Amino acid sequence: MALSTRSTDKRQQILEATIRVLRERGLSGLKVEDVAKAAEVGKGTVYLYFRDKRDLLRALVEYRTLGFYADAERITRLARPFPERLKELLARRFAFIDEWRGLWAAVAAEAVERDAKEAWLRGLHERYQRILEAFIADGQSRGEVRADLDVTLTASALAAVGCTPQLDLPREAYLEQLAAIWMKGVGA
Amino acid sequence: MALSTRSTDKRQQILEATIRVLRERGLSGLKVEDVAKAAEVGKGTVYLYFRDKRDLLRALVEYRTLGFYADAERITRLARPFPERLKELLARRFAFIDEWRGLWAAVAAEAVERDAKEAWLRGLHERYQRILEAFIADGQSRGEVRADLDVTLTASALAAVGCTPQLDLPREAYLEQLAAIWMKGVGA
Amino acid sequence: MALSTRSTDKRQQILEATIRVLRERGLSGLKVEDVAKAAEVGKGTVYLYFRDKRDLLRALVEYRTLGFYADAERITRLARPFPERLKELLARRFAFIDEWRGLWAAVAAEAVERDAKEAWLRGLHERYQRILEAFIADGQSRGEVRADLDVTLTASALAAVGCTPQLDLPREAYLEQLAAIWMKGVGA
Amino acid sequence: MALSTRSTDKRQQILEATIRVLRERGLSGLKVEDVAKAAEVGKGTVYLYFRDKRDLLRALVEYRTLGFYADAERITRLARPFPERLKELLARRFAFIDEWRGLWAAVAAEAVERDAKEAWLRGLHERYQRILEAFIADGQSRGEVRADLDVTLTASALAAVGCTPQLDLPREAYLEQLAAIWMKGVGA
DNA sequence: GATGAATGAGGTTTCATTCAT
DNA sequence: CATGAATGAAACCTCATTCAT
Repeated sequence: MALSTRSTDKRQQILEATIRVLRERGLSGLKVEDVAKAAEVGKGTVYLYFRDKRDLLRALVEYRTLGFYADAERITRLARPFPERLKELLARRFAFIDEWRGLWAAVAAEAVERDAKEAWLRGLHERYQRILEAFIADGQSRGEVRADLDVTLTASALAAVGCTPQLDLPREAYLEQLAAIWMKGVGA
Repeated sequence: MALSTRSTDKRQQILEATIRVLRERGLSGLKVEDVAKAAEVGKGTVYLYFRDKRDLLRALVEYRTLGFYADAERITRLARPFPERLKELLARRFAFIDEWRGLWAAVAAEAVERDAKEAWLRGLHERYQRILEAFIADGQSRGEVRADLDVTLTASALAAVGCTPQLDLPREAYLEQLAAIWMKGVGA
Repeated sequence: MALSTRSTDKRQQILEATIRVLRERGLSGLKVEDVAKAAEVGKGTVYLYFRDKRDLLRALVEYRTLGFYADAERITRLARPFPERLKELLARRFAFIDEWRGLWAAVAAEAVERDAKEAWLRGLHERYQRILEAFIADGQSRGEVRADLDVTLTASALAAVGCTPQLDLPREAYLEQLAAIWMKGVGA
Repeated sequence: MALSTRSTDKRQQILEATIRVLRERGLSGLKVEDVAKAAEVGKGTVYLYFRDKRDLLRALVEYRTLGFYADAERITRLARPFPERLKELLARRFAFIDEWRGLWAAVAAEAVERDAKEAWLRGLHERYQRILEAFIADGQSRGEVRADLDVTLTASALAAVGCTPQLDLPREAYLEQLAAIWMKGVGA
């Protein structure tokens, strides 16, 4: 167990370091050597945990995506009214999408073969869909969401919300309004 | 003039070739040699028209952006009702933003130094702002847009529209509705 | 033609340099960088003429083998008695085999995939067999070699001189005969 | 003694494993990690028995060579007629030489410094010379070998079978004789 | 202007070796 | 003794850039 823990730690340590380097230097400035330095491990150690640089990038995208899903799941399970949870979920979703567009989209393009990319993304997305379905179903069971709505379709529609306010629109107001619209649409 | 025309042609020829290679191989697979081959010129010729690879990328982003602006200007000047022109403008804008997010965002990140990027983008954006201002002002002068609206602010708001429908939402309906909202907001 | 000549020159220049480095430092000490230095070209130039290091090694073995064959052919065509030509041919052959065993065997092992190796060697060998056949036939036509000998078999036997039995010659018989010769020579 | 035995076992176990890996993957594909895995010991254990990789290779060549000498000695001491023992000895010798040329020559080249190599090989060879001398002398004492032959020279000549002339034998004479034998065999 | 052979800095990856456990 | 995770020197190879023609 100690070993497994240590391994997990080091792997994550490298992933986190990669994110830092990525933010500092950008994708085209990402060198394995810098990642190793930032993670305070040897260059060879990176290759103990990842087959090659692309594998590291692939793992990184998955790591961040799963991180978002973990947050999403936590939020949807909070002991708070549906509208509040919805609003917080959307806020987290927008932050993730911003990050995705600014960083992970390009990383993914370099990490995954053109052909395999779609299937890989779809696979990653699947879990989010299920989280939203559980969220909608929960709302229905509590009487906070209209019971006549199809869970799958509604979750899909919610998953599709991905437009983020650009430039300098007041973010808070935007979220407020978006959640309101959704509640008007799906509220019981 | 013949020479200048030929030069201009060759420059554009290289830019277009770069786009093709970019779509085929992605940013990380973009090699100057391939660009030259695709443009049917020698590798050295690329360096006659662009200082280096980054300069090529920078020029490319500007080229595509100016292409969009040219279209936008043309659309806003069509001899058709404001709502129609607005709808078509939005459609073109969305296509551009999709392309930007899928391709040019990453290219820009590699082409421009982190620090200079914001100023460069702002500079690029400026012209779009002016196109929209002229468009709004034109609408006002024709009595198709409420005269009490501040031109600058309204143009800014229009420029900020950048959410594209995701997944499989019916695009046509989306555009229809968006233009309707805008006309309800700004129509005279 | 100038270009082709220049290319050929540089390719050969690199091959010759590789041989020098190989002799000086051995196979395990052969670095592409040193080859480039010895050939007085840039490291990248090596990769213009050879796909990778293995390709360089493969080409090198072929280059040396063909060099031997050229010599062998020249010797067998000299205007001198058969025994003299035979002796000189054997001398050259032994020198080549020494070189092969001391150097090229190991190079070949690193240059060619285990599975493909046999076919590759057989292909290389073919030409030598044909040179010997022509040599034997020439000897017969001049009345210097017994006319009842089968050309192919005799050439094969000659090709095998200096080697432990090759290909599919019956090993047992070969041993039998060799021991007999030896017994005739040293037996009481 | 138990410990020493165990140690010896493990050492030999590693040597045998090295041979297996060498045959499977070739010299350039020989990694200490694979050797350890094949020997079913930890990677560090290899370094308990051998200073470094070269030491392992050196020991391996000696191990195989001594194995051949043990066989050779056994064969020469069989209670059978000289010609039979000679034939069997040659068979074993050829097998060893084949193996040497296909494998150990390259291993030796990597294991021993260029300068030290000759002396090292000569040292290894010495014992074989003595085995052959004893064999010839035994043949003479039994009246199976001509008594007028010089034991040392004859043993040297026998040692040279299967090799292109080694050491310091007069090359010209060797070629002369070999060509003569061949001409006796194939001459008209 | 146009070319593409030549270059070598700079990146990725491997693997012999060490050492804490 | 035995281990194998960790290391980084050293090798391979790519590709942006130059420059003689």
